[in-house]
Amino acid sequence: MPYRRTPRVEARLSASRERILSAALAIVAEHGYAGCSVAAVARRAGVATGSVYRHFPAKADLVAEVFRTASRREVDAVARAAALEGTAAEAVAAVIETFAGRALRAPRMAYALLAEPADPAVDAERLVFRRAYADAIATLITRGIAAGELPDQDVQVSAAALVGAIGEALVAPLAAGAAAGTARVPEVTGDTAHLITFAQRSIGAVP
Amino acid sequence: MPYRRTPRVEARLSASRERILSAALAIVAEHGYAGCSVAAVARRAGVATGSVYRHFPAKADLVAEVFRTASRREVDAVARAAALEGTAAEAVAAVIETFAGRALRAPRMAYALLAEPADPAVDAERLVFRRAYADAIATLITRGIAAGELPDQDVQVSAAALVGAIGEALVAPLAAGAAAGTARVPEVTGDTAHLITFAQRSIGAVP
DNA sequence: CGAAGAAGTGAACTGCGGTTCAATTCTTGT
DNA sequence: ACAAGAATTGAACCGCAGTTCACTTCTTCG
Repeated sequence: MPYRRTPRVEARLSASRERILSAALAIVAEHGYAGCSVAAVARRAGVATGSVYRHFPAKADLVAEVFRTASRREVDAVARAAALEGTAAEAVAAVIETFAGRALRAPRMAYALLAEPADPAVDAERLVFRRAYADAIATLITRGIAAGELPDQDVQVSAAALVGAIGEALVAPLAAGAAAGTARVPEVTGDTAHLITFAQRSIGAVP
Repeated sequence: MPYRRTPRVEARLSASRERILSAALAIVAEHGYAGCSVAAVARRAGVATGSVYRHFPAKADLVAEVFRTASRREVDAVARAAALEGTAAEAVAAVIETFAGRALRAPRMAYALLAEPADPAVDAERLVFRRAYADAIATLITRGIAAGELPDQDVQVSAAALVGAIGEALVAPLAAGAAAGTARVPEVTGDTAHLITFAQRSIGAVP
């Protein structure tokens, strides 16, 4: 039996997988799912089209994993920002600033994560993603209620509604730009402050 | 010159166009854009595939018009509900109840209008659609501020955020169901009351 | 009625991108 | 070095849905 998968090969395989994954991630960040064909990913990763299928059974699996990687990063950033702050009002502000700041810095990616039409597998992941955001906000609200800073309320509903509010107010304009192709970022920074006020009021926080 | 478009023919043509349009609308309401192929629309309208192209230059134009028809209906219903009520708090409640009621009664359509992946032309219309909702809510908020019921605020931001909040809180579950294929409607009615409270707080209304 | 020409038809075409696979190149252990 | 067998390649394949077009059917009016 003259061939056994040696650690050396194993390493190269997983390195290759990683290169494909980050190539896909880069393409999505730059051009969204629209530009993320298997051929393009392979080219960028420096492998043949067929090789992609050595690592992922189908394109859906590849893009789903790309989405998961990118979204985990975002949710972690927001959750971390929320955890650091003291009062609920401060935490909400931190969440919005973090979210908005990251989205503005990478509008194409923000659009891809939040709204861009894609594979059903991605849609499924998107639900998880939004749920994760909602959970982070729910934690924050629960803490605020326990601390007596916020009135009693349906935490799940408030959290989901806030996720929607933030997404719509900050990202809809970005989405419009991304869909139109131009990468220009409209003036949203001024709106951030207003959105924070809105969000604090919405959960009954007095800043 | 032995052929002139007589009123009779003209009428049949526009009737045919109308049939195609409402066939497409019905399909979208039942199965979303996913089931809305040109062939399916033609079959349902009782015409040949090619005939669709006598009335619409491309499928994108057809679905865009379908979207416009359906969305105008929704926005009108919400705007009407908002206009009838007295205080801003009551108006917001009416908006949410109307929106939620209609969405629950036609979840597949709600998903198609708000989130289902579709042609770029539809995405463009969706922006108009959301803007129209935001305008209706903006009117309501402006009225409330003028009446001294609401604190001063950035009306555009509040309106956009509220649109997002309502959409996310009420329709995300429906979308999940629609995406999964089942037409079952989760228990959202209880959430409606909580969402109304959230919304009233968010614009600074005291119910 | 009959010619002119539009409306209507549906099978065939097309373009696109995911997927496959026979051939080739590498890696391993004797 | 060599055989066994895996990894890699990339051109060909395939399925799908939008679109086209040669042909048929219908309508109009002298």
